[in-house]
Order: sequence, then C-alpha cells, then structure tokens
Amino acid sequence: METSQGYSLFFFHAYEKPLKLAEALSSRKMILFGKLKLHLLSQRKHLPRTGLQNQLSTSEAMLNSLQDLHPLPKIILEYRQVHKIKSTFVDGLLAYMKKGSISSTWNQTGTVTGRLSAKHPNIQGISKHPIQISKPRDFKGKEKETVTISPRALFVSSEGHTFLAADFSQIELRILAHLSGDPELLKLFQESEKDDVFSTLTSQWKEIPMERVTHMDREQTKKVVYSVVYGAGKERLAACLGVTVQEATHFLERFLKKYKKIKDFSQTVISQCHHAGYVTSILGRRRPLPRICAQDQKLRAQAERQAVNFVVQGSAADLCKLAMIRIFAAVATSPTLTARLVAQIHDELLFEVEDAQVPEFAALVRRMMESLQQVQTLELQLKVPLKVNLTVGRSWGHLAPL
DNA sequence: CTAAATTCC
DNA sequence: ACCAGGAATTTAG
Repeated sequence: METSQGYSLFFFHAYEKPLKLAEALSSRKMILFGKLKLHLLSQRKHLPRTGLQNQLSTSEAMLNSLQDLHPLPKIILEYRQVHKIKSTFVDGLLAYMKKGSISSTWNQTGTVTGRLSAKHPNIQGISKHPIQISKPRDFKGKEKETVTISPRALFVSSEGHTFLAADFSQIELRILAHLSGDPELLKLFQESEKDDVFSTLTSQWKEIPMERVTHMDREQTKKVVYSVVYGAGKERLAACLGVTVQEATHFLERFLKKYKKIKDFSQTVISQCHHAGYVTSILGRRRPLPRICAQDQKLRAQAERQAVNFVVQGSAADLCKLAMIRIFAAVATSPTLTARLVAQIHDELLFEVEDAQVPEFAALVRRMMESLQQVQTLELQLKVPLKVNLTVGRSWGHLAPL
C-alpha cells in the first residue's frame, strides 16, 4: 500500500475490517503526507521521523517546517494546544470531582528516583502559569478575543481555612553544592542567602544588573543550569537558549570552568556506579544501573547521566519525604494543630490549615524543614543551609509570600 | 539533561 | 470496540 511513502499500515491492520477511505484520511498523517504530500514539497532533506517504526513525524518541529506550504499544520498545532488544555484542566478535572472536591491517588513507591507521583488526576502536572488561548477570530470581529485559564486557581481552600505552601528553594542545586563541595557553588548559598540564586547567576553570566533580570531570564537560567548539570550536549543547550551551537559550546565551557568540581563530582559518581553497578542517594537509597557497563555508547552514556541525576534528584526526594513525615509527626502529637497535607509537588508541600493557626503552623513547618540541614540520627550534615519559602492564600493559584 | 501522568492517534 | 506503543503536552529539579 502506501509504505513506499513512509507511513505504516497500522490503521489498516488494527481493525478487523478494512477502513473506508474517508475514515483512513481522518488521520493527520494521511492528510499531510498522503493527500497533500507536503513532505515532498518540503525543501528539507532529512525530515523528522519517529523512533522504531521510522514513520514521518507530526512533531512540532515538523509542523513548523511545513507551515509555509499549507495552512493545515498551524491549525493542527493550535488544535493540539487547545484540546489538551480543555480535556485535562476542564473536562478532566470535572470528571474526577466528587462532592465539590477531588482527591488524587498517590503512589509512594512508583518512581525510580524516590519522588512521589500522583494520578487521577495528576495534581503535580497541573499548569502553574495561566494559559492564554486566542479564540478563532470571527469574520466580523476585529478584536482578537482571548480566554485565559489558570488551572491552579480552580483549587480553593475550604471555609475558614487557608492554603499554606512550603517549598525548599533550589533544593537540587544545594544538594549538588554539598555533594560536590564546589567552592563557587557553596559560596553562592553560604553568603548570599537573602538573594535569589538564579537571579544572581543570571546577572553574573549575562553581565546585567540584578534589577534588570526578568522572570523569563530567571526561568531560562534555571533550565540551563539543570540541563548542564545533568549532562546536556551543546545541541540541546543551543536549542534551549535559542543561540548557535558555537555560542552554546562556549557557554558550556565557561560554566564548567567556573563550577569546576561539578565535573569531578559527575566523574566520581560514574566511576562508583561502574564498580558497584548502582548509585546511592544521600540517605542510602540505591538505584541499580546495569547498563553502566553496556557496550553500546548511547546506552552507557544514558546510564551515566541517570546515575548523576539520581544521586541529586534522589537525595532531594529523600529530604522532601523526610520533611513530610516529620511535619506529620509534629502535627499528630500537637495538642492544638489540625493542619492537613493536601498535595506534594516534589519540593513543595501544600497544606490546608485553619485561618487562626497559620502563624503557629508556618513557624513549625519552617523549623522542621530548615532543621534537616543536620539530622544526627541519620548522620546527615549539609554544608549548605536549607532555604524554605512559605506562601499562603485561599486559592492555590494566587499564593502570596507570608 | 533527568524524573513523572495524561491524552490522542 | 479494545489494545499497544509512541509522540506531544504539562509538571518538577
């Protein structure tokens, strides 16, 4: 059939009866590559393809490259964005709602790193930032109407209660500073404890004053730092920064030169993993990585990145879980406090607490979380302080610093 | 770069 | 009508 044009026979074999042509053409690939043959019109030599079946891809990059040829690719991209948002944040949440509230299922043992995960719904994946969607412009109207959805603002505390969120700031970076002992990184946390670290880093290597650092700059820095730490290549970094591969390479060298011991730390973790076959988090949890010995270069490189990632991300997960159970214990034994944990989003704990108890509870949470810098019984003694951010509000989407 | 869940095809 | 795997979306460092 159409195999010569590069798409699979899946749609035909998946059904007992052959599909009618009209049904078959409802597939985007059928339209894009079958009917319109846009891939043949494209100037590019190597079009994006999927992994195993080597089909032509309908990825974002592909559709972008095709959008000058036909209006359809852009429409597909818009449709994807809008539909995803409606189905997960509107229809999806409504489907899980029981008596005006929803309750996720939490899996405490489901991830390789030791983080928690949630499903039905995945409350950890609910968009943080409001999403703007432009309505299809009607032919008469001149104003482009937009509707904004802020999914987290849908969650409101019950009467007489407020949400209190407590999160560790830059927990993984602090753990990395501790484990690597990198002097520059340690300095960043030990002396400038008042400032925001990612803003400081942004102003340092973009060579702009602190007050000119925008939220976008800060978010980009955050992404870049973690990418680089966990072993991103120059191509990935270039794409992330929106610069050329040369510039990205230069940036990478400069970063690893300034924070020299990060590389040493990675190498140590990798060689330990190679000898033992596993890596260990700060509280002694293990992750086996048998592929660290693989002959295949790609598989081995992946295992090496996973090893480094686990030691840091897994250690952060250890501390977050420890914070959680210690706060549980403190609340359980308190004669007065009645706060309850509503959600856990990795390094953030979200509580619901009686309005009158907010100050007392906030103090308790801060004390519990910061005290994890040293825990004698676990022989834990971090070289960096742990910083805790507290925010409060009636709506999850509009929490303000305490 | 590393972790996840969800939705659609 | 369902399954399976993949791609793309979001989240978190």
